[in-house]
Amino acid sequence: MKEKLATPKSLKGAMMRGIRTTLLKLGSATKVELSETLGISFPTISKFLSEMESEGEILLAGLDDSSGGRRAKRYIYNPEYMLGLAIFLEKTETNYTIFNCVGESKEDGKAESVLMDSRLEALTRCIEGLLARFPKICSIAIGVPGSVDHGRVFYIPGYEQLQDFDLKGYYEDRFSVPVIVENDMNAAVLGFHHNGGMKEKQSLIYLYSGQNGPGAGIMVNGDIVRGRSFFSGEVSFVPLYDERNFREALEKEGESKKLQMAGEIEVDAVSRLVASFTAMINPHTIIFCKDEVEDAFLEKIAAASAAYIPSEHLPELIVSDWKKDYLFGLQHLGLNLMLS
Amino acid sequence: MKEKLATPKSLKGAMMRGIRTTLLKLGSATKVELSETLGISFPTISKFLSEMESEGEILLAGLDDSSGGRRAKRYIYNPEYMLGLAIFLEKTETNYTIFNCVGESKEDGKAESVLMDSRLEALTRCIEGLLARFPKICSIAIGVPGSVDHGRVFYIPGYEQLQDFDLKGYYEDRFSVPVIVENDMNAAVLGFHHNGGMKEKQSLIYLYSGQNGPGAGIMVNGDIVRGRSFFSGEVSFVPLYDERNFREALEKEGESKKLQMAGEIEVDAVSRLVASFTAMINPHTIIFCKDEVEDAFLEKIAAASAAYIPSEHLPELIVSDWKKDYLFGLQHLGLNLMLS
DNA sequence: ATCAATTATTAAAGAAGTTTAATAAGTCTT
DNA sequence: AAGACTTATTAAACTTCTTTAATAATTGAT
Repeated sequence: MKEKLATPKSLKGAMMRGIRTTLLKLGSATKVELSETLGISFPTISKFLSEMESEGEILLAGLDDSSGGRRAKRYIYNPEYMLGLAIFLEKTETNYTIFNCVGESKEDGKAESVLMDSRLEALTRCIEGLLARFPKICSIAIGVPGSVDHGRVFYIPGYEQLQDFDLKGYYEDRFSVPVIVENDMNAAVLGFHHNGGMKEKQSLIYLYSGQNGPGAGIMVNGDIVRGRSFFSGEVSFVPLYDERNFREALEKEGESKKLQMAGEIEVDAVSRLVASFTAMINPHTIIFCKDEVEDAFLEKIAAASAAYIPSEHLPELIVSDWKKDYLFGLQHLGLNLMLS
Repeated sequence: MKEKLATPKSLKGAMMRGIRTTLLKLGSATKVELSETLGISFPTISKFLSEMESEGEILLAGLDDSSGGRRAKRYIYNPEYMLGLAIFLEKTETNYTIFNCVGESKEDGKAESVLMDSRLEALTRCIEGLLARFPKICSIAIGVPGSVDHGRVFYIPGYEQLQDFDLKGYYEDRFSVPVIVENDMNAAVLGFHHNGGMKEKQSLIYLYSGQNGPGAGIMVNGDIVRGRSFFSGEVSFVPLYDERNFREALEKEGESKKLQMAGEIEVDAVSRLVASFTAMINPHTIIFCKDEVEDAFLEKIAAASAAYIPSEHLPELIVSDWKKDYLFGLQHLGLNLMLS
């Protein structure tokens, strides 16, 4: 029954967070700039800033050119003050990145797939080792190919050792570092959203054709859509034709499930899916994986879907680098955790 | 570039709002109860409460039974302190309700459809008259059968006098009362959501078959979905069959466009739509209009859609009173406006 | 009936951010 | 090079909410 109401106790944390994020967003700032963008009075900014400077969290970058009077001090956030760890677990391998607050990578690495391990020891030891070598790690973001509910891995076919396991709680207790766990496609759509210059509160669909058939990561109004039973984005099941759903339309007998996005059949199926999304949630953008489709394919889709929907309502179609977006999404989640 | 950060200046307003809403939600409360549910200290609650009591906004209901010590004073919100006006413009008529803070109707009324008027004078005079008779009206919520963007009527086929008109701005300037304008289906889905006991952040679809073909009001994670070009919910266009989209599947040659939801053709079309929604956004509930479908129809839909999607992921199917939900949604929007 | 125990309310002290005024540091002009 | 002007920073007074202590009202037991 607790209402979420801004109480002065929580103000300090909010202010620190505000200072951190605006300083990182702007790259550098003077006290006046911070005060104005945050709507907090100059003396308060001053107090927090000097405290954070003495902690080493903030650095003095130098003096501004004068605009007629005393030169203002310009501060930057110390990007090395905190580090984040992003790990993504895939079928065949496990990748990780150590990154600083401006998203620069400090170390990338690859390990045996921990999903093959029947227990979690491989992953645990991997994290343990990294934390020992980089004691400044202040957040861990883990991406998994399965459904996640508040840090608990909910449904992850093929990797039963993680099924119904509270990954977040387990590692937070173990390492005393905040942890966030997210589904791979959700992380990717988040990453794409926050990469492209912060056009707020968009609706996006990230389409992919994975090993287990096609799927989608869905964001509506800037929020990840998980659905009632974590089934959202399972577009395989959309009934597009009299006798076939999306997955059946793409599958050809005898061929591998890995799709080749090229032929007319695929074009029509995907354009119907695009039309369906448009008529239902009218997203801003639909994103395809760079390694799965060609630009020419997108043009065909755009033309074909216009047969179903007036073209002014159709989304922008874009190809993007899935792995980059995924990584960026995990970094973003980790950064959010760190800066709070 | 202004960040939204909790600053002490905005605290007073937030507290008043908190007191109002919890007092209305709980029906009545003591100072301690308010302090605990809001997380605000007792003396602060006390100060605001005595101020609001002297204004007449809050009433003393009496004393609690003693729990062993001094008896606590119990306060209630004065539901008559502020009134709200909800108007919904329909093709053939215009309905309005004056309601108080607990949602009780003070006066219901009906007028000629102002949409038939080539200008807005009929509506303006109607509001003017009501404001004169009920000076306590503190908010106006207007429902329109068209797309709305921040109070501006964006797309309203058939009523060109409202096309691209800033209804909210116009009446706020004219009457100095906060105004909110919302699309009819969006208001209905909002109303349904807030009626059923506040299970937070759900995803809902409100399906209807209006005069201009079927459509839907869509809520995802508790937010209304408007989409890139305000096209969301135009489910007519969903391509469900080889040769027909949803609307075409429902239309029979020579018959009126008003649907009869009964036959097998309709059952299959709607269950395909349900399946599509489930595979895309996996909503908690899909709501049908009570006067458009029978309970038996819902059972058929549930059975038929299970052919497309594993049934554990399917949404709950419900019939509801559209007009009630619509009205309740408008009231909710108006109340939100008043209590801030 | 009176006193101890319990609980609501009020009052005073403390903490934190804002506003306003004062001071320090630098620029530009003559 | 000195003084007037502009701007950043610091200091002090003020507002507001919280915490802690004190007081008032009520109940139950002796």
